[in-house]
Amino acid sequence: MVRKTKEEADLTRRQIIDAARRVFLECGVSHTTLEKVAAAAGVTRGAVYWHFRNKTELFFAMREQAILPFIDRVVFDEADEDPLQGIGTALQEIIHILEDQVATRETFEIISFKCEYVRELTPMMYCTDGQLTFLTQLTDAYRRAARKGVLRPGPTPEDLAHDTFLFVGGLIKHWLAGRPDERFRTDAVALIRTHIALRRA
Amino acid sequence: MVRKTKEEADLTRRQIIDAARRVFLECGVSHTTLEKVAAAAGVTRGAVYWHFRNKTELFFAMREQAILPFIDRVVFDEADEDPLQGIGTALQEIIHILEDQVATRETFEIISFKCEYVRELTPMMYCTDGQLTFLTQLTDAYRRAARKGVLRPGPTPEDLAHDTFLFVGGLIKHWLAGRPDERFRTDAVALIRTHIALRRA
DNA sequence: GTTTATACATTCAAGAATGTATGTAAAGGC
DNA sequence: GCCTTTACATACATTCTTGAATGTATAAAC
Repeated sequence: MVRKTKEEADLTRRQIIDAARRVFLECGVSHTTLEKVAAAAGVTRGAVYWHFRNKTELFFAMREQAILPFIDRVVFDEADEDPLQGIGTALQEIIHILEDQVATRETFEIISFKCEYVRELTPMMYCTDGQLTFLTQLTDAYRRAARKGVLRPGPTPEDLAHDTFLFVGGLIKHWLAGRPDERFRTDAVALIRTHIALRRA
Repeated sequence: MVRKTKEEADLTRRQIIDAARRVFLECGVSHTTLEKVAAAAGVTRGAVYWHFRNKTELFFAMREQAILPFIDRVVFDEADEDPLQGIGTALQEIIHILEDQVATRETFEIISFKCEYVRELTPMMYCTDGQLTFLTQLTDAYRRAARKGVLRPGPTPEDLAHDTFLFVGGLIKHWLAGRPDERFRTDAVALIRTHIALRRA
């Protein structure tokens, strides 16, 4: 076998991750064989085992890549003129990411529907750090909105943040599921607008 | 082997389903072997194959049992004095079912976190008929609430129903996940109350 | 009272899937 | 120009898992 350069090896690694995503999506993580992944990537199992210790490590590598877009695209601007509008924009941005980042969308579909949370994956079943951070940022944004007086009286910023957090969880799930009830995908923008409007004074 | 009576055979069948639920929960559906199920039920694989054609059929049998409590416990009274309150009560009842029907809760945990939606299970990934029915009932209840004038102006009953539907989806998921962020379980009642209060005029 | 169908247990053959061990040829350091 | 390491491919041994085939004793039907 021809030994590859570092750059070529890195390309191989990415191709394996891409192939894994395709196979995970079609077969589910459990029924995905490293043989299938290797075949889909155009390499042998030897290559897969060279880059990743096992299927779990490959899974986490795929997952890490998919989270990246959220880190710099879903932001809450502290200096926002209208924090409530800012929350709406952040939620819309989540949907936009799912729309135009194919790899991220597919990975989320795998995480949501094609993966069993047992043994070493059990911790992923709970709120991940990223989700808890999101909840914190939501709460802070609602607090700013409360201080600006744009919220309808009654519920606390914490209450509102939790309600929005659960809404987003449900929205992502149903957006990903898509067919046969496509309305959650086509109407996502309107649903978010309504959700935000309910909070305004 | 001693041939069992019909009643004994039916008991065996239920014991197999109970055992399956335990094993599914611990190992995930994919990594559940009919051998493991048989051992947990105190029978051999022969018994399992007698009652169920394969693992999928066993899975559906388990699922069917778990849905039953919802059919007669989650209801929307059309003659309700305060339909908005009625919606709140229905949502609370969902949580109550999860709290006191162990088998149902465990089955929902399996469906949500210990199962991969591929091949013959793919349809289950989408909104099930039961969920769509629930959405319809929600919408009708909100329409009644609108007619009674108890809703805050702005969003349509359809908008509100969708928002609530997504909220419930997120709530159930996070309620089931539980640890390490238990708040969604302990505060479920309050979260529902807030959610409903946001809608009142 | 005989027959038949039931409710399982046991055994078997065959096919995955995994991890590891080994082979190998070229890249890259000195 | 040699040596070591890299980046894989190939081969192997082992361990599940499954479905089906077969065995069997009794309950139930007549």
